[in-house]
Amino acid sequence: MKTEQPKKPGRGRPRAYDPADALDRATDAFWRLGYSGTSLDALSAATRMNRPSLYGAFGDKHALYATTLERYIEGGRREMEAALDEQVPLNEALMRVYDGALAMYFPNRGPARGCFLIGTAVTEAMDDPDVRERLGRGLREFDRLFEARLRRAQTLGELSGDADPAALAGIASAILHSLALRSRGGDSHASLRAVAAAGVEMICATGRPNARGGRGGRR
Amino acid sequence: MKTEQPKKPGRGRPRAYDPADALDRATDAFWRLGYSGTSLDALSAATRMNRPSLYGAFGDKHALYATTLERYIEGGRREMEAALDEQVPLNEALMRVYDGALAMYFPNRGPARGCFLIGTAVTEAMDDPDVRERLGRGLREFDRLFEARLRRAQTLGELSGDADPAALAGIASAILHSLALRSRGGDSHASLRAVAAAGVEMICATGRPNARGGRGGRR
DNA sequence: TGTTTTTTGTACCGTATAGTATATAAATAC
DNA sequence: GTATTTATATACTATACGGTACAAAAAACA
Repeated sequence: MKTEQPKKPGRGRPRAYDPADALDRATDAFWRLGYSGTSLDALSAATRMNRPSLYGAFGDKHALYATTLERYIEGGRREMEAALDEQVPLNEALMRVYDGALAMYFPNRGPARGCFLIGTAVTEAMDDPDVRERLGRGLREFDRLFEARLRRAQTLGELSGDADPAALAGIASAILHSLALRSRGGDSHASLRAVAAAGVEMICATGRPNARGGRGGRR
Repeated sequence: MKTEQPKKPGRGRPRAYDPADALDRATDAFWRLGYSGTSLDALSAATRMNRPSLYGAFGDKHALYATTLERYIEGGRREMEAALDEQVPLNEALMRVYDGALAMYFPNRGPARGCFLIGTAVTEAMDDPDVRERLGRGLREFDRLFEARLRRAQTLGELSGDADPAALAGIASAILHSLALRSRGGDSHASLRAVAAAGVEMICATGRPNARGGRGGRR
């Protein structure tokens, strides 16, 4: 998968749209209305491309949606990797992930929209194996990134040796999932930040050397 | 809100459907296809009621959906209250909630379907303030039940005095949210039970007397 | 300048959609 | 039995849907 070139103008009539920009706008439309709820008219209006151009550029509605999902997951992966920089202390790194997510979930204008993947793919996954697959891969990818950072924290001594990075990553993801859902339910940015902070505190405290609750630390 | 009477047969032609049964079937249809994705034909087929009878009984599509949501939330509330019985030890009570949820999320037949509220209302909430409101109330209701049980655990001595029941309830809900999403993403029942168990262990360990990480318990 | 190539704009197609008008059926009340 | 009431069944309406045919437009090539 090579990086998108500016595409030197070829032979025919030049396209009147910027593909990346159009995909951003299509993503916004799906984000607002869901996959089933977004009509081609709505997509056409959002991208300012007429129907045939949409098809020529991105294929049918399903293919377009799949592309927006893939872009979103890839973008999230990049942001998350940056936030989880191991130079940053664990608790701060986790909080950076949640703050980054909340920044997306609460746009500057308009109502809270939560996570694009969770807010749209979860509904569609039941009737669309391809979407279910992408949803699952997306969620597991974020698990994986949390787990890698937590494992690293363990070798760095930020977490005790008997902490369970995979289990803690599951909790870290669960917090993220919860932010995605609750923002759609009308909870405030501030209240969700408090949820995240409590989660971070709990994760770091649980894995802290000598803390209870580590793998086999009970009895 | 009185309990649904069997409704003694009135004057005219007797109805050919059982309202509660029809609502169950309509819920199943929405669960599979989402609100936007479920057509009146699909609802008619699922409930075995023809269109005019659907309207007569439950109003238009939106009203019908609102009714299924309300029933689902109320049913969840009842199941959760039963599972959180204070006679049952905290960790076991929490696990009963998650096991009950997973039993719904993984039906005996057919693919995993997750939570009805989360799987359908989250998408629709963006474009429908009424659904957003119901989603928010539903999520907060479950928070409230967790918090009440955790507070009780504190007075019973299952949790230390400096644990923060509200924060722990937020985590407990987050675990539940995560199960709802991950089941739709294709994760297995067993793997999700492990996620739940790790969460329960963490919640109980964090709040356990003398554990680190309680409110102000750090330093 | 004329041909070729690619994209755009409009108009269109068949189907599906939410919702309803109207006639029929099945029960009770008189 | 007849009228009345309630529910069902069929057929219908107007609109919206995803997708496409086709011609005009805008560029490069010759």
